[in-house]
Amino acid sequence: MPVSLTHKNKDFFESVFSVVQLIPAGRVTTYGAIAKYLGAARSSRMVGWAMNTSHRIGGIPAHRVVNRNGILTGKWHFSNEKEMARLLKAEGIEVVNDIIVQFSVFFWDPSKELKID
DNA sequence: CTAATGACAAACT
DNA sequence: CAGTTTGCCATTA
Repeated sequence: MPVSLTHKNKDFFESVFSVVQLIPAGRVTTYGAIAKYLGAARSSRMVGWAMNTSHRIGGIPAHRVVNRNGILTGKWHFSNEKEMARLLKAEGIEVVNDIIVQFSVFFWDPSKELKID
């Protein structure tokens, strides 16, 4: 097993992974947005925590998840610092000084796009 | 069980 | 307006 997520109750992480995987290419979202979508608006930190574990598992486009400022806060958790920005640029997202340009334009809110319906 | 930490966010100074 | 502090919740020590 990749990580000792928790003896039980890993749904939170799975949900986060699912949402992150649902992020369309060329779009980004925030930890708070994901947390809010999961109903844990105050657990934005846990989303980041989930990302930390997700990068070990792989298959999670964690580079599409940034903080509310559109800053690549988690760039240091990737292979190298430039990796995250590079991936975003590869998807057509402008990244300058580790910050996403026109973040509001690329922002993809799961609670708004996926909606709970 | 208590304390400290963390890829955040909102509030306060 | 920028920097600092508190809140939140789960994980680790």
